[in-house]
Amino acid sequence: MYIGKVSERTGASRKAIRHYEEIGLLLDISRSGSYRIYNEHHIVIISMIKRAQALGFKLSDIAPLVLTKHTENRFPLEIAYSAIDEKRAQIKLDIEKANLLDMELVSMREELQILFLDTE
Amino acid sequence: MYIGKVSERTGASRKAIRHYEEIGLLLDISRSGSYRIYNEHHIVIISMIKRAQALGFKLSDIAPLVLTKHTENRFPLEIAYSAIDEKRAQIKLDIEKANLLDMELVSMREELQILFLDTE
DNA sequence: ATAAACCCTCCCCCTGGGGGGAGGGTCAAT
DNA sequence: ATTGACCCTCCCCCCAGGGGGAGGGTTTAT
Repeated sequence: MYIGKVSERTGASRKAIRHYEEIGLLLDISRSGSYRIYNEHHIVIISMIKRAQALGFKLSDIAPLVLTKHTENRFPLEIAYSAIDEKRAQIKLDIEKANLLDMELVSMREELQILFLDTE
Repeated sequence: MYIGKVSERTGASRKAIRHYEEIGLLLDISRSGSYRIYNEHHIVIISMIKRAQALGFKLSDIAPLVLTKHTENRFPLEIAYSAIDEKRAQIKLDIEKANLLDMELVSMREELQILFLDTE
């Protein structure tokens, strides 16, 4: 299957698909002349990538999963778990930071009000 | 005062200070030969920039404040307020999104567990 | 044989905020 | 006059994930 069909089926752009290959997320892509030939396995990987991206994972987070899957031919559940747990921990931190920031913004608003109370 | 002194007093790097000038955050910088000459007003602006950055504002958010201050010679309180309010609204949205994401991550973890329950 | 549809590589561009360094000019004081 | 400290411009680099387009080759069907 050519890249256009893959793009159509997965929703990933042709550019993106070549990019995944370039950074090692897609392996064993054969060629017919200069045209890349993809198989169903590639479709699965690309769909997985898109799903993980939608969940906030970066491509570099996804790489270990794909590589282990490829070299050991099994889905590395423990890696997936720890990636998910790490992500959740990060989200918690982000939320805390956001709350602190919000409080600082409130302070700043009050501070401004006091500063300019009689000048405007 | 030369740029090195400004950098020392404000904590902004020389690179950063020239960058602020380049994008229009610092105006009316005079020259002595090829050397930039700064005054106390510039120190105030740069300190303000650093503070706003620490609160999560982008340089492009800060620009309207600086420009209005320059053209009208008054601090645009209403612009500052709306910037702060916008930022707070954005933070609220971010927090909501983060919570949703967290729930999806939990679902995904469970989904994986079910998928691989008997294969590993 | 030719036209449509498809693909290829290569290069520059974007966001945000500068960092690193080359190569060279200048200022103040001794 | 020279030294050390300072400054200048210019260019490339980073992250992430591609987008846009130039310029050109290939395949497939008719």
